[in-house]
Amino acid sequence: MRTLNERADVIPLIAEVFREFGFEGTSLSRITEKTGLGKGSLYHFFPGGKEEMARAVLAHVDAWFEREIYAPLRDGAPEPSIARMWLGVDDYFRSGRRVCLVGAFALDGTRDRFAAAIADYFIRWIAALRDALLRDGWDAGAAGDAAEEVVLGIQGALVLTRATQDEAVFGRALARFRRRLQQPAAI
Amino acid sequence: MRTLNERADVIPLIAEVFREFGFEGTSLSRITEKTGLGKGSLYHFFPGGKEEMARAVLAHVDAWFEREIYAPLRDGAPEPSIARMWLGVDDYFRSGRRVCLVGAFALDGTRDRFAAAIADYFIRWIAALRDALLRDGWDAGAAGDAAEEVVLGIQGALVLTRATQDEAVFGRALARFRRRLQQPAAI
DNA sequence: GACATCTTGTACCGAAAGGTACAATCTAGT
DNA sequence: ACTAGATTGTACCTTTCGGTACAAGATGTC
Repeated sequence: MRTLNERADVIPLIAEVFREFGFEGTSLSRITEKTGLGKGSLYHFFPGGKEEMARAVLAHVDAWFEREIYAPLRDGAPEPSIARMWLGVDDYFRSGRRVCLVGAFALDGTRDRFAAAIADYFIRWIAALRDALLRDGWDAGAAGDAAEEVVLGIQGALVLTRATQDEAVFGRALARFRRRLQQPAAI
Repeated sequence: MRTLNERADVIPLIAEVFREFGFEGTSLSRITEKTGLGKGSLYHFFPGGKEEMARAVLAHVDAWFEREIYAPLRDGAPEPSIARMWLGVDDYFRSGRRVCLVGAFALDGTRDRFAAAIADYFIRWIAALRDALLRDGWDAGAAGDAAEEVVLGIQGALVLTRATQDEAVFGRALARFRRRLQQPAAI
């Protein structure tokens, strides 16, 4: 069937628009421009309109992180899956050139509308990383602290990179966090 | 003269609106609602409209940080002025309940319009903190790294606090950073 | 009280917003 | 080839957007 594929294909494009302009700044005209789909098709795929598109995009992002980052952290060997996280994050955010949609939504007035999805994304990330650290021999307090610090730091690095237009900021931040997760004693 | 005072009085109110809804999400009707000023007055004080209001708000935020945080870091004794920074930041951001306007602007499509002001705010913060650390005996590399990490971490803490609606996140993050700036060797 | 200067409310503008209606078209299965 | 369903383009709706025009009202100065 072609229907499902087309809807799925269009979500990443819509995601880019939301990422670039935020929820309020994203207009249907910008979406039709980016996707090449008219309002007819758009409302056919997303009867709930803009809000349903945003929800689909959030779910899509969440699914990517669950598959590529969280699940490996929870189920795989700790050190390789943490190494994989660094690669995945750097790649996904294009070394800081790309912004985190969930983080951007968290900051503006949009938050309340998608509160559950937004909170979930971060809480699960922290929990998964903490889990990997625990299995790597960290004690509970330090693991929780470090996991929270790293996830929060990635968001901060994205803000600062975008603010200064200096990709090096993102690279330096990731390198610092990577080093820190290799020396539990220092925390 | 009453004119200047009134304009100055209204900027913090407008700032709150921008902080809550972002640039795109802030409409003139929301501003008139918050300030009690009609469009006539608003355009009298800010002939450039919404963009001039945003610019005035950014300048106002910048001036606050310059006066309360950056200048003390540059000119005062390092340790007391860093201690003052922690208090000022926690107070200003209301323990994470309040979002950083500059960070929020950096993330959405608004960034390009105010690029210079946004970059400046962060670059000067990092430079001032680095300066204080240098005068506190840190070596150049570690001071630059730590300053960048702290400023970036505060932004991340705001994102995460707002995302999870859990103020404790902000408090924990500030405590971690404070501790880290007291033990240069660990970096 | 007269006068010039601020200050404000009201009415209005064109453009764009999100959304709806629906007929025309395409596609798959038989 | 026929038909039911999925898909799409077009036209249109209401509301709100940022912004303008301008006359009326407030205000301080002399």
